[in-house]
Amino acid sequence: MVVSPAALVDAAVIDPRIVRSRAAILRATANLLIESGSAGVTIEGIAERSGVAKTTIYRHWKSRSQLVFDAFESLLHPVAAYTQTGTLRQQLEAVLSQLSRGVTVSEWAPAISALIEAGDRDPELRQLVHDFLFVRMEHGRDALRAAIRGGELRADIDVDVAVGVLVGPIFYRRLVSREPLNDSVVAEIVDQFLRDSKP
Amino acid sequence: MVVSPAALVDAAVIDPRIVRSRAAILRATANLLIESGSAGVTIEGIAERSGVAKTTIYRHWKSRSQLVFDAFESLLHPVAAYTQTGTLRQQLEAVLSQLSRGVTVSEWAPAISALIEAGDRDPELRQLVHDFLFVRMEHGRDALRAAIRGGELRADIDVDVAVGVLVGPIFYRRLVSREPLNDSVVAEIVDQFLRDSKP
DNA sequence: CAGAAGAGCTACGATACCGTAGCGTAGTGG
DNA sequence: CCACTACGCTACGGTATCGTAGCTCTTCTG
Repeated sequence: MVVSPAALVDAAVIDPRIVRSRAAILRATANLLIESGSAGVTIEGIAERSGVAKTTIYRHWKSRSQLVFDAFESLLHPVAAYTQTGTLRQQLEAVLSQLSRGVTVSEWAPAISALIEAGDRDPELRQLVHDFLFVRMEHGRDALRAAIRGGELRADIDVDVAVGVLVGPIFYRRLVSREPLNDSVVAEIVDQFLRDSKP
Repeated sequence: MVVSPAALVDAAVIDPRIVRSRAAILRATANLLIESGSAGVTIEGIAERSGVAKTTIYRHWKSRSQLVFDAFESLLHPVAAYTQTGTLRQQLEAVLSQLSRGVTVSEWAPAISALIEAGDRDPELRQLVHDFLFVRMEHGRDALRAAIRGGELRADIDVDVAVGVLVGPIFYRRLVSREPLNDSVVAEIVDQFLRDSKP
């Protein structure tokens, strides 16, 4: 059942059938999430889509919400490695540009609104989303803090507000106004931010 | 059935029973939307909640999505009247402050994520949300344009990006980071924007 | 290669909704 | 006061999904 503690310690010992099933189930769930949102995910739909029997799904997950959670996680997990080099402007533009691509053309981009909506109701999912974003934002926050220390930015800037000013417009365009989201918009956002925030 | 063209012209002629039923249905639908999101709305749920028979609901709306649409609309419709006076800073702070209250403590605040998620899938709803927001943003846009003409802001500002920079952080905090959203944050956002954007 | 364990398959009973029909009741407006 | 109309109620047949049970078949593992 599920995964024994011993198996967690020695991963090589996991029955490959389990690995296959879990992977197929998660993949199918993620695809359904992307296509139909959180509400469109049904166990029977996953079974059909994945080719895995419904009973097998229940063998591995005891609740639908746990499965949805894990599927979200599998969708989000691959964290891109940032290389933090260049000027502050370059770093910010790189982060924001990557973010805009993430929310528009990435594999999980279609699931963003479902993710946010689900997070609004499910505290567990909320935490997941929060952690996911927090990790990514941390790079940007670091860059800002370093810039403040280095005198590139005014010292009285609230880093959290600054992050909001930088990434907020990205999410706003993706979720609310649905205006195009390209590198020139990103440049304008960074521009506006930097012009202001010098000491 | 529904509402005859004649009745639209002479509103006094509408059978009060119809008015009552429609109001009760819309109210119940809106409440369900707020509580359970778009997917949580079922005809039978509405019937139970409103005290209106299921058959009556079908008499007035031919599809569930139309009803959801109308319910959203009824929820959003009351447009607050802005009084555009004071300095640019005061106007911006007033608009953003009202927006932050709108997305956090208003009656429809709990439905925002559902609204956005539904809009991601249903083009009709997308248009509704877009129009709704566009109308409200128009005040802010006007204020910005006037300020540019009046020389209070740099002339090379992209008004749409500027709107994003101003309201983006609000939505970001509400939907993504879930950080607190109060007037001091609003002030900081406006501050940052204005300090930069002077000619 | 033999025992163990995972997976597939079918078939359930149980819910929850759907959308419609038929019929009696009650509120409305001339 | 009477004809009209909206409404409520009950009862459907139909679909989708749930979560479980029992059994067989396949695939690992040692």
